[in-house]
Amino acid sequence: MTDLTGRPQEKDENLLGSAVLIDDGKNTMASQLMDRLREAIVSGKLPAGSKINLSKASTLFNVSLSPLREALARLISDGLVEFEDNRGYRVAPVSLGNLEEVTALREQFETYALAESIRVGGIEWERNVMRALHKMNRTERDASRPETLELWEAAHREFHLTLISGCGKPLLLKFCSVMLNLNDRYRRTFLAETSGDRSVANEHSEIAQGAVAGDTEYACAKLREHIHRTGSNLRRHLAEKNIG
Amino acid sequence: MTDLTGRPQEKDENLLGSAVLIDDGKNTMASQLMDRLREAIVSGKLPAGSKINLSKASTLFNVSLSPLREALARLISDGLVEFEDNRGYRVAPVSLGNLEEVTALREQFETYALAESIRVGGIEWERNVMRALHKMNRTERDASRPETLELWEAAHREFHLTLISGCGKPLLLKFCSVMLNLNDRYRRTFLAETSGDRSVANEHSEIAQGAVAGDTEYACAKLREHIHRTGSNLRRHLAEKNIG
DNA sequence: GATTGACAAATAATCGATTATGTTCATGAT
DNA sequence: ATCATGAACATAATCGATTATTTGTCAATC
Repeated sequence: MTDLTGRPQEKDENLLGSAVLIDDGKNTMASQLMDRLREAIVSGKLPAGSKINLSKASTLFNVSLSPLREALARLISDGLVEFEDNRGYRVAPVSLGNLEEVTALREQFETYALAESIRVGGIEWERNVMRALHKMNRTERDASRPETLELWEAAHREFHLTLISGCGKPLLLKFCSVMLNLNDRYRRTFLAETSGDRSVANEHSEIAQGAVAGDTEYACAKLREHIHRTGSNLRRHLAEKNIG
Repeated sequence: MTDLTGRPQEKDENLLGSAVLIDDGKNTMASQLMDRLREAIVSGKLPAGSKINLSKASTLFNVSLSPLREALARLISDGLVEFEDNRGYRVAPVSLGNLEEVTALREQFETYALAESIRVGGIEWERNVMRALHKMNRTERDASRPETLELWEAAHREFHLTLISGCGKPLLLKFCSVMLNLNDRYRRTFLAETSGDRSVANEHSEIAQGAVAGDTEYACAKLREHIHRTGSNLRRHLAEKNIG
């Protein structure tokens, strides 16, 4: 993406990523912080339920308090952060009950969103689904190499979101994205060691096939099973670690 | 509620409300602002889609920028405010499409939450439902007196939230609350002049009766109809005012 | 007439310092 | 021992000022 505008180039004080920043509209401290914090929470680097000390966090991330507070405030929307007056912010806790709710709501919301996507999604959506499926299938998941896990997680999340992206309901998509984040945190925290035991790849294929074939019944049933199994799986691991 | 703690009394610089502040944990500028802004948006005093000028707002509310920004950031969770980097905050816009999504999701979410409430709600929940119903029925709705409209809106919102409050799913309740806020904004903006035309009171009674009687099928069907009718009603009014 | 570029004004974003609140812990009374 | 008290500390909340970005304006150019 060559710059033809003549506008001043990106500041080179940025140490991360590519030399030419893609302008995805995330150029403020608060927004970058929000992304970094989200990743830190979903990946489990920031422990569930832990208090977020503002001054420590501000020195850690090398920003002042204002954008930090703002980033945290916005993360409440994602269900990843909780707040209490005069007591500050904390990472949203995990619990068996919460996992069960997340699973139940995913079954409810995502199957609905998938049905709607099949109904009104169109050809462009179908292409995106197959592309996302293919990309995920090509992404190897090797428990001994954490970077592959992260890549797989990203592709997996992308697949599930693409699957329902045709529904034409932005609010619903946002809710599903929130649930998916919460769900992924459970997986990345409690299932990091395992390498896709069940034939997950096959399940995803079945769902995608059914979706692009327009078979609502089949695709939704498969998706529901998939989500349900994932939930049961995670619940077992939580129970083993005595998480109530 | 007499003060026996010996802690310093509330500062008397507070000009609003009762002399003895009820400690509901909303004692910071940001939290109070959040409540005031939410009310201003839901009631339509802040026009949908309008930009929120930070410095003007800060002088209007007589606070500094930091708590204002934080309050707005938190209001994103409620779906009432949108944000874009370097372009600030704006009141979430209204549209026919958004109204239709809100209606559809209310049908989907609230009926599910009601079914769950009936399943696991218990006696305490049933009592709360009947109490909320009774309170709303006693609240007169007179289009010529705006203060009665506001009271009715509060009681109505309370009824719908109480109806689903037994479901044991905090995230679902939050989503429903968000949808209800968005829905109420449509009503208060586009239906302020009317006085509960349909036999709304009767509809609410039927839903509540069915709920406490444990008749899931009946209660959910009635609730769905109720939400659907409200949506159609609003859609007509939006169309009349040429809101796309 | 439309487009571009430079400048000025408006507004958003961030910082550093200050104030208010909560927490901890030692002390003394019941 | 248990509870209450109140300093000393840690941390959250807020402010005022500064910096960065966008938006509006207008002249110059094609």
